[in-house]
Amino acid sequence: MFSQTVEYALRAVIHLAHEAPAARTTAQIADATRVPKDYLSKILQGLAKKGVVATHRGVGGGVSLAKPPDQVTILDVVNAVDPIGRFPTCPLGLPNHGTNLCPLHKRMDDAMATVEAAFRTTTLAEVLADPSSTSVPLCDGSGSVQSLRVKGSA
Amino acid sequence: MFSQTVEYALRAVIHLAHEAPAARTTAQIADATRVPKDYLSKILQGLAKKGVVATHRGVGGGVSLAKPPDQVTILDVVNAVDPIGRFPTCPLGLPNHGTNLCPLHKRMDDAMATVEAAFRTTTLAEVLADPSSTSVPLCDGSGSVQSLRVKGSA
DNA sequence: GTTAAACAGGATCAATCTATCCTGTTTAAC
DNA sequence: GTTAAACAGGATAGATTGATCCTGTTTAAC
Repeated sequence: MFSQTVEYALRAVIHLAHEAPAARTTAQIADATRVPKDYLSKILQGLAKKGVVATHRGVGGGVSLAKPPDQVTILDVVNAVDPIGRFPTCPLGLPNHGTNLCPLHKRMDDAMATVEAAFRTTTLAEVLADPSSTSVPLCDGSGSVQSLRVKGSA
Repeated sequence: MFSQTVEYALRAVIHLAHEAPAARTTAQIADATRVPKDYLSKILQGLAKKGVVATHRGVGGGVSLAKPPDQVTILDVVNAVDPIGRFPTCPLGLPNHGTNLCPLHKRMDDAMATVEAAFRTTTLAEVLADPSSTSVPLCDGSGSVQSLRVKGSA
């Protein structure tokens, strides 16, 4: 349901939020979050352009959150890399429609709106402060982990 | 957020629900729902294998809903073509985890669960009976429509 | 049983997404 | 100002998705 890019972006910013306000190099983030380094680099570039993260070039540089973790929402991150596509109008493109959606697309739009709302009201700080986990937000922080992919698992 | 295939599949079954229990040819469905005919054919094959629709070959054949519209949910259709991927486990694949999800993936999974629940409790019959629209569920039924695509609209 | 309607499915193709590689530019440290 | 760390970004490749084409098989009608 969410793209791999969204997954990677969220892991990265959560990690950065955990380290905030310090900067980390792309390599460090990639290692900590198990995201392919060069691909992560592109994602971070995108996040930087949207103002979610700040990048610092040169020796001692790296990437840091652009704002404090309690001022960045999950939605900020998701929309920066792969916007939740609401239906501004019926995708069938009817000429005789205004802003009305048919019953089907109304329900799909409602579902997306619900997700959007949940993500809008959740900041990175809240994720970090979640008491349900004893460890850091990316499930770990400890040792070596075998990479494992979950794709469209039924 | 939803794939093009899901969008097409939903349009098709809603159309079939509207015509139920009659069968319609793939060409008729494609025309009514503005879905590429040959691609729709593949989607309907998949829906048939999952038991959502029934196909009838030969002259006078076509595709019909396998069950009454009030016994088919949106989720049935979505999961048949492009399952909503819940997180059975943390995608980072930690060895020291049981079924626990980290705070980040817990929230993503919750969002998907919400959508799943909404789709599970909505039948095709309910979509058809929606009073908010004066016309048939696919926004129309009338005349020629210029094709229009909405992709990841911000 | 011949014909034509209609689905089944293999093959192919373009577009997008994911991932990798390589070179250039910036910049702190010396 | 030379060096090395680190991001910027173009180019490319593989995988998946979306779309099209063509042939085969089924089946009702005659």
